[in-house]
Amino acid sequence: MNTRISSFEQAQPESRTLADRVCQEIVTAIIKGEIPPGHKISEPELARTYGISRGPLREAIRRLEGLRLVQRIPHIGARVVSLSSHELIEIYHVREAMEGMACRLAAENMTDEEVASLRALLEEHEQSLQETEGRAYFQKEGDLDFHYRIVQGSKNTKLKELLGGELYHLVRMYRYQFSLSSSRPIRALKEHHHIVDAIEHRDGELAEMLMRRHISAARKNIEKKLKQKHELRG
Amino acid sequence: MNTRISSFEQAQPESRTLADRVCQEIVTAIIKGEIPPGHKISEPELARTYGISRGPLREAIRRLEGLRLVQRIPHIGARVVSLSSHELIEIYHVREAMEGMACRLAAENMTDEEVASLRALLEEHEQSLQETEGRAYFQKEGDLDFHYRIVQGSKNTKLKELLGGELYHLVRMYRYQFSLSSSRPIRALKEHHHIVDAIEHRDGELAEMLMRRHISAARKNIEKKLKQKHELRG
DNA sequence: CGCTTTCAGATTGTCGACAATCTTAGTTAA
DNA sequence: TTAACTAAGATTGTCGACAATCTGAAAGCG
Repeated sequence: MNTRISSFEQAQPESRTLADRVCQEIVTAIIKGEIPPGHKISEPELARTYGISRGPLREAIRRLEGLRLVQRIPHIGARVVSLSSHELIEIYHVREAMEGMACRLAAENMTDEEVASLRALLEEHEQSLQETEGRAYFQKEGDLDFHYRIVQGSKNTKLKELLGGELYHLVRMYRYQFSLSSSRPIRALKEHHHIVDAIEHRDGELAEMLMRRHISAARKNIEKKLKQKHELRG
Repeated sequence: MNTRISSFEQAQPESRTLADRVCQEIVTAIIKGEIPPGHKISEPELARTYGISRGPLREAIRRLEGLRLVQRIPHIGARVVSLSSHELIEIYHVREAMEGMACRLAAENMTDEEVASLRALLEEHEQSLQETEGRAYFQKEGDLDFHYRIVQGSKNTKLKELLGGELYHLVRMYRYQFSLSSSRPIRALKEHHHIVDAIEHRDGELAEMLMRRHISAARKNIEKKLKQKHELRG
């Protein structure tokens, strides 16, 4: 089993405050679907569950609200967001614009070491893909890890905040919820390699175009799957 | 005096909770510079100032953190963010990509009524520009109001959240901080009109291009001014 | 004289209790 | 039978107090 730490669960040994730690735990629980979408978040219940008081818990919920993972209505309570397929497509449109830009910047600003490390990540993916026949690692967080690194490589603080902060959490959540993760891992991995090629050649324009196409293709793939699912029901 | 309500101070008659109300007040105070950038936010002090307990205040601060208006460090406290000119430029780069996209979507999705209302807004600006010789209204919130409406017109939920939620607050703050608001109001207004023209013709591609150019021009203008300011000192 | 250590003061983190509000089940009247 | 009203229960919002942690200045040592 590959025990590499995903870029998302930032390896902070232990968050310094209860609220932070519990917030992390709830984020994970929501993303993995342990707290299902639309579910009411009860403060007393969660407080008992995590063995803390309502004070820190409320702060954690406020943070979840900031991450757009829950919606809060005064005097009524908080609910886990439930992504409509429409919103999911919207997210991919936004990603297309923003990550396209991030990729262009990454081609200009990443250090040679970072590019090499990125290539190494892809080789890891490749191996994991062969070993598990494209089921386990890559489909879950690996793909997003790649995109995450590109965004970090852009060196644009705001871009990193916006994409890394809230959009990616939502994408991660959807992957568990709809459980239709990238069903084209080999194709996607090839596209990843081409993107790194462009970055290596410091060709920002090409890198941006390839990334936009890559995300666009992923979106179309999702739209197709959603349509299939819908037809299956109707 | 024009008493039209800016799109930003959403006309909620009265926020339902103390935390929400105080949060709004602090946002305004930060944006207007009454609490200067880098200033330490003392919980007991602010609690006394607004006449509330520390509980709601802490929740308000958490929300400010979500809006990226303050940075918090555990056990140390919260500080108002201070935008470096570098970060300001970064924001404009992000806006270029995101608002360009928003503008294209707006051309496709705005209703005829919304477009007409947008044009009316510009005529209001024009009048205000003539009356005050381009000092008061337009320079402050008017410009952002225009952009805000375009973003809303995109009908893309995530885009609205990202741009309206945190980026615009930062831009508003910077306008007060650097106090070098758009010094090219006549030019900018003309560009606004051209953008609305493209939207009226439902020409998304052109609308996107014009918006990108518009923001790019604004950025270059800022860069020039920052350089002047820097030379003046050094 | 400069550096580290220590200790008081202040600040942030956490908790339990009370007040305000919402939900819901039951009752009553048309 | 259906609809609206009422009241009990639960939940959220707010508060003040205590514990954990940090800050800054004074004291001690090299």
